[in-house]
Amino acid sequence: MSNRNNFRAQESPENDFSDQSNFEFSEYLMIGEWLDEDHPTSMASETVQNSGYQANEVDESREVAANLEGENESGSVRERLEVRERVAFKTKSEVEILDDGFKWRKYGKKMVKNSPNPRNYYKCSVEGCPVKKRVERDRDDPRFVITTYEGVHNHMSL
DNA sequence: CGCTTTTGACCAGCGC
DNA sequence: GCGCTGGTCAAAAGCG
Repeated sequence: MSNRNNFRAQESPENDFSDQSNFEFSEYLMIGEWLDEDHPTSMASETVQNSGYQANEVDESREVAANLEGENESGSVRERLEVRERVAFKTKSEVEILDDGFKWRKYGKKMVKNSPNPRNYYKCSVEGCPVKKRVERDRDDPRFVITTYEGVHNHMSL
């Protein structure tokens, strides 16, 4: 973890990736905020491809819930006082491990029903950083990787 | 030796 | 009320 630029392939050339080591942002997408998680049946099958994803501004409306007391009415209710900003990047890459300048720790892998590909869950290794990352391959184009960032970093890069 | 990864199980939310 | 999907945690193993 020495010199990490903005985006670059971390792994060695598993395939012929060495050719396009510079990544082609020609197809990157930025989803500011999802209206809804779609329906369990609709899913994000046609989301990023041709959906109406408004590459608007990144939603900065973070809800700093000041009410982190403890119990609620019924008690045992987990309040999420974290920021909930989601930014999705669709990058054309062979490798899913894109080094963005932060250290991530994988904490889960799951197979989504809409994709034959698994979805990886990463979290920032830095303590206190609520940032989470979700990496998933495109269902239609396996050569595309959809990286979804959630939250903002509490610290400067590293 | 420390830390990341890995896999399965568990839990919560929502739909039906 | 049960089932499904998605998301997170946790214990153990692997690697630097």
